[in-house]
Amino acid sequence: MRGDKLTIKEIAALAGVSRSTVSRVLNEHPDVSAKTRQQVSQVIAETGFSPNPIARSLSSQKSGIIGLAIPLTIRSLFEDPFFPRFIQGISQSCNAHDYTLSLFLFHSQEEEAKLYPRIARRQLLDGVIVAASQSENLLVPQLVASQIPFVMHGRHEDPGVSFVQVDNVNGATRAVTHLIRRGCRRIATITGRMDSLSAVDRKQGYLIALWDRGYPIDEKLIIAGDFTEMSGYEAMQRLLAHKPDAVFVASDTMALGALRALREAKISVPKDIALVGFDDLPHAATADPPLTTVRQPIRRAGALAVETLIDIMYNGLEPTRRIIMPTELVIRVSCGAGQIGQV
Amino acid sequence: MRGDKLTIKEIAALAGVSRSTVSRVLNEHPDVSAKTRQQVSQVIAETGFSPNPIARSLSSQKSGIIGLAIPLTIRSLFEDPFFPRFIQGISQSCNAHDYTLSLFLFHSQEEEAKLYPRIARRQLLDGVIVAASQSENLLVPQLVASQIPFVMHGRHEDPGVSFVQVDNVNGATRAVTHLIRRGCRRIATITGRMDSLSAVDRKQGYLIALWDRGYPIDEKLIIAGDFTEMSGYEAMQRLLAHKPDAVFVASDTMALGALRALREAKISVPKDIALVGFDDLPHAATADPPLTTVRQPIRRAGALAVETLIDIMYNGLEPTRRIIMPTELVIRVSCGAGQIGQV
DNA sequence: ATGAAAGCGCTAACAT
DNA sequence: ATGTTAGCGCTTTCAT
Repeated sequence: MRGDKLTIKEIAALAGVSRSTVSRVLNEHPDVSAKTRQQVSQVIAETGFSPNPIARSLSSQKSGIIGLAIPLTIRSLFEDPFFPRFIQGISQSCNAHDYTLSLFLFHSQEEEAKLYPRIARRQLLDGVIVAASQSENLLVPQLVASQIPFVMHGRHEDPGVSFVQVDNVNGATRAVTHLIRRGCRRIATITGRMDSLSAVDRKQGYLIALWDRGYPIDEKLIIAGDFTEMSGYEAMQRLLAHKPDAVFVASDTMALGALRALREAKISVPKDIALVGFDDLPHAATADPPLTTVRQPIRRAGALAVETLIDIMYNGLEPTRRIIMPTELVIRVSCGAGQIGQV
Repeated sequence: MRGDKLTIKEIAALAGVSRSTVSRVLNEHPDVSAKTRQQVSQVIAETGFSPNPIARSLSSQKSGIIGLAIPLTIRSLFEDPFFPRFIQGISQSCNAHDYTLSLFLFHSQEEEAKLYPRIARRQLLDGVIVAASQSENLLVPQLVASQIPFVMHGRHEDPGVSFVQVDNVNGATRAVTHLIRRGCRRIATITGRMDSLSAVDRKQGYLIALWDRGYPIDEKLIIAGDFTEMSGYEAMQRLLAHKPDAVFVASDTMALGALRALREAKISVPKDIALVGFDDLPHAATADPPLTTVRQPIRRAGALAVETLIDIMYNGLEPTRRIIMPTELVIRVSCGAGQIGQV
């Protein structure tokens, strides 16, 4: 019953067939008679045998392992509930498709320099998912050069790079448009770091909403944070001097910081200032007041990244897959709510 | 320059030596003359060759891969900033020791049933780190049976199981003792789920502190949460009826929920009720009021789990390693502060 | 439909 | 100190 040290050879002997036949049964190859298949399957079941994945990989030139690479600059995200959910989506999809997930985090440039080549070399990994960070990523060129299947989470300029992305621009535009419809006139924004494409896109969405309505852009009402709670807090404090009547904050975590600053300054939300966040993390609903926010399908994006990667692994790098997922505006109290309805 | 499709054979030919010699250089085997070593190294550097990890694994019977298994019931933890940090610690240590990390999350019992045997079979993984969840874990017996090196994060009853753990009992005792010293008399606690050993231990620590001072135990002042913010909120609401003057909450996330309930009830912290959390997550410092809490070395625990595992892989399963890490009481405002000093 | 045999790329005795 | 050789456990032609 202990299938540990068994090999395909023993199974073959026990079932009275050749090793090739056992292999065929294992791989659900059609050219096996029903009778033989049944015999072999029985032995496999009885012994609890399972083929050695390493040997299988060497022979088939496929490891069954997908890598998830999270470059250095994303680190701050790792303090955010965003990341666990993303990984959950990826993991779940890997399990469903019988892939093993390997996680590569980088804590220094030395680690990046050392590990990037290993990841890019198509030896251990069948494919890679890369969490987008700075545009001038060092990993992507190596991935491209090695021809290994990979997808980015977050958009990428390079026309040959496939990605799965949430529609940050549109999500932001809808959030700000909602504020405009509710009558806000001086709408500020707290952005993420501009080396993050989603931060850039959310800011872009903010600008588009204002342009569309012919609102003036006031640079003083645009302040950069870095996606941490503290940066949201500080940005809000600075914003106060310019008397905004609404703020679109590029992440819920920063919005929580902004809320804290407003609470300290005894400014009422949404009466004095309306607030909208981005992400719809669990904390958004329980914030005081509950946070209106742009929900993005985080887990789903992770799962879709895996599915897209598998598609590429099976069907080739071309054409470039560029998947953009919709967001949803979740209206709660902090925007001065009252259901105008989903925008 | 493209080292991708190169094998040890080509390198041997280019360097004018045998494959074994190349292998020896690769593995830093001493029996190679300085001259030969230099020649071979040169070729390796010039070609950018790196050995195929799969082939190496098959031959050496070592994969260089460590698995991190996170059973089903821990899922709620994944909503917590706890987990990312733990994984960071693990990843960093894996990188430092040249191990690849594979992540196994389970989203259903079917997945567990399917994947546990694969994890336990010592084929793909050289060792496993298991995040403790329920005591009656299904994975551990399989791990024990297969003789694969593994460590738990969190204590385990089985005398043969190695683990790395934070001293939850002592951390809780110190927190509650601090409240007692500050003059609190009706000290309540919001616990985690009792199928979590750390929740059990933190409750135990609470009880010990009261016993030590001869304080009575009032069952009404002990309410179970489940480590979510919402459960802290609800537990606090129920606690209000019994007029506690202090609450020891078994996690910062739940403490944030408790704070929310108190804010809604217009009860002042720490004036009317003192509060102490556990974890020292980033949100604790920025809570309103800043949360006194028991800091646990999460990243360090992850790193230590890896180091302990590697120790076991090299030196054998015996003796059982049982590592207990100290906590630190971080005094802020919510406990009615004023530095009495670190307790 | 099944078996025989040749690898996959490396490591590790064993021999010299 | 270096080379020769036999695997590691599986997949996959190529025969039959």
